[in-house]
Amino acid sequence: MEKSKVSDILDEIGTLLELRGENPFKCRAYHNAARAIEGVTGDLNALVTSGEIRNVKGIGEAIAEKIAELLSTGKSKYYEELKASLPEGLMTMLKIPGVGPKKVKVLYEKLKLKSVNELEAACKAGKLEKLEGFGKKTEENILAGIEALRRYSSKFLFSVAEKAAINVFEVLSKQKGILRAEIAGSLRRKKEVIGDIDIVASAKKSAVDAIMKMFTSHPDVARITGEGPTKSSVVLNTGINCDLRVVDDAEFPFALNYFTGSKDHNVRLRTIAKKFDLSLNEYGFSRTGSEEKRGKAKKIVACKTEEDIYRTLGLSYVPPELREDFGEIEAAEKHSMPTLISEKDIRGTFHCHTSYSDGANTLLEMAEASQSLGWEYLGIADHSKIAAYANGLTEARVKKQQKEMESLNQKWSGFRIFMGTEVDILPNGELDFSDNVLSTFDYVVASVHSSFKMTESDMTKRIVKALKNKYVTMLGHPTGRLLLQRDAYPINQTAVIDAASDYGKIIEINAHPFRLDLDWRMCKYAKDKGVKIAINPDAHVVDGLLDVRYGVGIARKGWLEKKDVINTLRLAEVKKLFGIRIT
DNA sequence: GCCGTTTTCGGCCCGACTGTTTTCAGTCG
Repeated sequence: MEKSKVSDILDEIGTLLELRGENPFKCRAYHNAARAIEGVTGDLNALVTSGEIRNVKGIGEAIAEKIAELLSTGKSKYYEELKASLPEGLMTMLKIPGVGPKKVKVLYEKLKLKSVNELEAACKAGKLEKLEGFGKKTEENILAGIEALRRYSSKFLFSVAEKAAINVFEVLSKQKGILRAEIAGSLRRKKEVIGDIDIVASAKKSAVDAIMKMFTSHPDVARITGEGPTKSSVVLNTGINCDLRVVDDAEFPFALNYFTGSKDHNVRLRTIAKKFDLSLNEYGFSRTGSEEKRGKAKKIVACKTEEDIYRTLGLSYVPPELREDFGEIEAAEKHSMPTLISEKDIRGTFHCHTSYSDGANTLLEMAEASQSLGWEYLGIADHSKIAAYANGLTEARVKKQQKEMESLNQKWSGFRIFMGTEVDILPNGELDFSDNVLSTFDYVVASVHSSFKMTESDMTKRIVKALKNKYVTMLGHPTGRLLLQRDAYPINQTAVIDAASDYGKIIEINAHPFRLDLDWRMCKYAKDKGVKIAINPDAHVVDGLLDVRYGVGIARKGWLEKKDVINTLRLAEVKKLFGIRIT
């Protein structure tokens, strides 16, 4: 059993105990243990066998036994019994924003509600307001929460969908008879959230049957929803729909282009094609125009690659990440496509957490992971003291962490840890550390993590006040555009970017889909104002560092070039930017 | 259920908001 699976089960035990109203500290012990396991490096099996697992903080005798049982038998009797004691639907009810274990427990015990559907009906019938501690407003909030849950339940985070897609794709692309294969759709466009996975392949006719068979019998497939000679559809174990289309190799670039989308981008391409008397679809170009013209050039225009398609239409090649009809067609017509940043351009990052606060990995592990990515630096910005939920650092712990950073920095040449902090912007715009403390950091990220429901004007004032502080280097997740997040707050982005420009501050763009802040229009505004932008991978774990890829996708949609994004700067340039003496 | 020790059991992260109450419980980050 995988480490993450063990961690998931421990976490679920904690939640099940909460639903049963057990000792809250016991519940928390399971949640803590789940986090501890997630953060363990190395082989879990070996740790359990050697008994070293007991040295992991948060793992005691009872939980260690359960982990050992999970690893050796794949099951846990305790977990199974706990799960069987409650209806499955209760866990889904917990996903509704504003609904926690205590409420679910009451709803189950008093109203016998066992599922989201039953809860919805009860709300509509006004049954909840009769319960103690519930009211009309609670019903309204729950109904709105259910709607939000339904809207997003069929969506998956990029990183989740990508992992699922790669598992299938790797096996598929090695299949005999495959000529070309690509992951298409919103995944190829690096959208923040993904609806389903589209794979396009070309193959020899004789091999198609075997390829389809291989696809539908892949171990990750939970259910087959369609199987034909050109298209098969499955639902993967993760719950994501996955389509495979197999076409003739001559059709491949057209199919890839068509199924990559976006729909709006494709509509624009087809409109342009018409000007050339061409018709474009997922199979190829064909001549339209007069009978005479068709007679002369009956043959369709052959294209070997997507680049050929764009060239035929008189356009520069448009990278998938820009295909949203956000102005990329116009740029391609003028052959003025910007030089966008790529993963290779990233030299480091500035907003990572470690196990000092709520990160899963130690400072050393994070630093080593960055070096293995070929980066020149890593900026650590753990939470400040008021963020107790995230184990924010007190002044004393800041000192300790900085000491560790200094000693690590002495070990390496050509790589540097930047000592930062993610300091909370308090409701009144003051910061959670004194200027004295702030002055000890290489740079300071200032973020809002509380009191989200201020008016736009008050929130903007709060943030602008924080930006004025001379020790603040950048504004952390300036949340204005909301996606799936709960900790969203209203700000006047234009005013905040103006302030950033006035005070020479950096603005973050989040690679984290729950905190997607600046859309491409705001990026453009920031760029025009000369405000530098940092990609924030919001990395709490080593794996999370890799999410920078996906930050690159977002940066691309923001039309950001290398020079606009500070994560692409060389070490010496960053030192200069932060005002650190170059030694 | 875990931790840390004062080795046998008490304490376990905090602040704000919301909706319910009329002083507080539940939820969230």
